Amino acid sequence: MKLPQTSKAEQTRHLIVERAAELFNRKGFAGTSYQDLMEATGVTKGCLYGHFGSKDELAVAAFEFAAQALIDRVGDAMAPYQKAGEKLRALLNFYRTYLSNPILAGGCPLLNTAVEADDNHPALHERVVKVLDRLHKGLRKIIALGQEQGEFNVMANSQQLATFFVATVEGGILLGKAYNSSEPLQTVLNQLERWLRQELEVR
Amino acid sequence: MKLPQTSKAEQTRHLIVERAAELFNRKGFAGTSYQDLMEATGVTKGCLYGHFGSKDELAVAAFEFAAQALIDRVGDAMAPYQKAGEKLRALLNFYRTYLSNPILAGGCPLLNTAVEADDNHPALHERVVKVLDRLHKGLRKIIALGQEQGEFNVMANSQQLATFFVATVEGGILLGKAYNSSEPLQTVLNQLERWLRQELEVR
DNA sequence: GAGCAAATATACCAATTGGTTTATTTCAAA
DNA sequence: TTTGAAATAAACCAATTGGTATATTTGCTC
Repeated sequence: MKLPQTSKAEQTRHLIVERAAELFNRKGFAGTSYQDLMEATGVTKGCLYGHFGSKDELAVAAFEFAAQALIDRVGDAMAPYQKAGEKLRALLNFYRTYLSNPILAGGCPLLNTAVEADDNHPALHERVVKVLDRLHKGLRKIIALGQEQGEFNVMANSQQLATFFVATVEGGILLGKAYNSSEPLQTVLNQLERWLRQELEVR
Repeated sequence: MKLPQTSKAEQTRHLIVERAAELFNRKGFAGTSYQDLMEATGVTKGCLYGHFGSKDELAVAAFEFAAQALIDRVGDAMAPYQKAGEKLRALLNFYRTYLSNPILAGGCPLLNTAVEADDNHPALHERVVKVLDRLHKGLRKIIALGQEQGEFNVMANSQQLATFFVATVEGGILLGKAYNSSEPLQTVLNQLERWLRQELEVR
C-alpha cells in the first residue's frame, strides 16, 4: 500500500474527517451512525472503512481535526500581538465571537467530546485531556511571559488563573449553547476579563 | 386505569426512573439502550414500556428526577442559613464536595444533558433550560436579598453575577470530570468565591 | 495509454435497536 | 378470599446498527 502523498484519496479522507467532525460534534459519538456519515460525506460505507478501521478510529481522527482547528484559530487570533496583555485580550475577543462564528457546527468540540467521552470512550477522553492541557499550558505561558516582562503581577498564580480561564469560558459556551444566545458568554467573558485585569495588574 | 397512589407499581416506576437517571447521565441518551435499562433495573422491556411510552419519555422523567435531586440538595445545603452571604458560602461548599460526593454517577446531569440535548432533543433541552433558569433565579434572589439587607453592595449586578456563577461552576465540574480530579473544581471555586466577595462587598 | 494497485461501491451479515403484542402474574378492593 | 384489572414478563417484529467480503471503478506509475 503505497501512499500517494497528496491526491484524490487524501482529499477524500480529508473530506470525511471534516464532515465527520461536524456530525460527531452535533450528534455525539453514539448518536452518529454510518448512515449519517454516508449521507454527510456522499461516500459509501466501504470507502469510510477503507480509510478508518472503525467508528472509534474515525471519531478520534475527527476530534483531532476539530481540536487542531480550534488550536489554529486561537493561535491566529493571538499571533498579531507581542505583549502578553494583548494576547490575552485577543483570546477573550476570540471567544466573544465564538458562538456567532463557530469553529464547527454544534458548539465547542472540547466541551461536547469531554462530556461524552469521559465515562465511555477512553481513546477520545485521552485526546480531550491532551487538548485541555495544551490550552492550559498556552495560557500559563502567556501569563508567565507577562510576568517576566514586568507587565503582570508576579504574585499571580498562572496555573490557577489558567484553570479558571478555561473553566469559565467552557461554562460560558455551555450557557450560550443552552440559551441559544451569545449574551451569557459575553457576560461571562466580561467578568473574566475584569478578574484577570485585577489579578494580573502590577500593584 | 385506577391509580393506586403509593404501591408496588409506583415503587417500580420510581426504581426505573432512578436507575435510568444514572444510566442516561453516564452513557447519554443515544448511548443508553433498552438492554442497558433492563439490566440496570432488573425489569423487562414490557414493564418499562408499561410505565413510559417511549425512550424519550423515560429520558425526560429521568432528567427531571435528577434535576429535582440536584435542586433538593442545593436547597438542603443552604437551608440552615439565614444571611445571604452564608447561603452563598454554603452553596460554594456544596460544590466543593460535588465530585467526591456526586448526586448521580456520571457527573452533573445539567451539564451532561445540556450538551447532548441542545442540538438533538428538544424536549430534554427545554427542561434543561428550565432548570438552569431556576438555578439562576435562585442565585439572583439570594444576591438581591443580601442587597436589601445591606449585606451586599447594591451596585452589584445580580443577574450577571448569577450567570458567572453558574458558568464557572459548570466549567469547573467539566474540568474536574475530564481530569478525574477534584482539584480544578476547587481552584475554580476559590477564585469564584474571591470574585463574589469582592463584587458583593459593601464599600 | 496500459496495467495494476489503490480506492470506492455494492451486497451482504449477524447482532442489536426501539417498539409491539400477547401471555402471565400480582396486587388490592370488594 | 375471590376476582378482575393493573402490572409485569415473554415472545416477537421490522428496521437499523457496526462491520465485512466482494465487486467495480479510479487514478497513479511506468
